[in-house]
Amino acid sequence: MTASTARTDTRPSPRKRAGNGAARQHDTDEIGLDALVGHAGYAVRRFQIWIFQDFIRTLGEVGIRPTQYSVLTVIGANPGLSQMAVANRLGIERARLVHLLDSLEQRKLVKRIKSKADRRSHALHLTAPGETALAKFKRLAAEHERHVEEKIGKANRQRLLRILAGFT
Amino acid sequence: MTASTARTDTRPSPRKRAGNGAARQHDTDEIGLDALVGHAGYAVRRFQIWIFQDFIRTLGEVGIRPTQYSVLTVIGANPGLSQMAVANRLGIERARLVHLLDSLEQRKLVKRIKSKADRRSHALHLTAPGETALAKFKRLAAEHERHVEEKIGKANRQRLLRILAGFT
DNA sequence: TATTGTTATACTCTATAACTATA
DNA sequence: TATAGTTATAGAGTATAACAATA
Repeated sequence: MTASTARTDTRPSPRKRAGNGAARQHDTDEIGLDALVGHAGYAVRRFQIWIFQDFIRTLGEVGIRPTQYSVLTVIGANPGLSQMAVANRLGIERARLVHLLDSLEQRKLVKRIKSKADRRSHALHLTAPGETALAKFKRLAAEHERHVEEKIGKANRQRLLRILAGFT
Repeated sequence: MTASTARTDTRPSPRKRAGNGAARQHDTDEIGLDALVGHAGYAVRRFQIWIFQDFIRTLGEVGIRPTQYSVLTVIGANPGLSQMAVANRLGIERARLVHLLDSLEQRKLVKRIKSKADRRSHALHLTAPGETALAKFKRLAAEHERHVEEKIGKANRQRLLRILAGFT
């Protein structure tokens, strides 16, 4: 369709080829993205990957991933929630939340308490060590957030949050 | 930590409870997110999920997912690329690209041509039907992009693309 | 020795379906 | 009958490691 006039075989480009082997025929940044540029979804996906990688790295020392952090935060701010309520609020499948909570409960950060009002459901609470741990996770998450600021700029981060406020 | 004064058991909230059963103790939008609000990563993740779902829905009639679309677009704009080049450009694992291409090749949209210059590598090209199909995919993708505009506003979409331009 | 494409494994995440115990 | 939590399965997606052919 477009750009059909581009290189049509795999001969290495004129420059490069000298080095000690390993002749790449394109440098990554000389490959056109064509229609991809201009798609919000593509930019957002790449950004999201960057953000999650930084989050995972920054909270690596405490072994907390983004989804686990979101679960702990919601339970911390709303003690007593049922699993269904947490799953709906965060857009997580209830089947998946079961495993997430299994792991958090094994680490003694969260406890499931049988509800007396509705014996089918569990009331979720942070343990005392869970409260302490979450405070630390929040400090590390704030550090991660500063990395985001450094990456895209303070004002842009604010704009982004404003634009996407409807999705939380 | 915060909000420890919130409901601490699972008794249903005062309102609601009337209906014909199904007493939810919290409505989704009355559950606080606390620290999650203010995290760029959370907003971006929710937005990305929304975007991908709309993309998958809008291109559902042709059975093309976001990653497949990005692969076809890059090959269309840069015929003759090797698998490594495509994988690096899009940030996809080369092992994963193998399966993506297997599927696109079975559907006769893409062909792998043995390179004569470097017999280890394959030159990737769209087939003739692949070119035609991609044109249609691009029209549908543009429709999806209009959905994004409707969701966040034309100006905000532009701002977003400008803020995230560095991640493509 | 290093790289390309490939195969294989494992773990995360999403999407379902079905089961149990309750309601 | 419907719902909460659970178990199980299947498919994407990510992250690795290893292998054959080739450089």
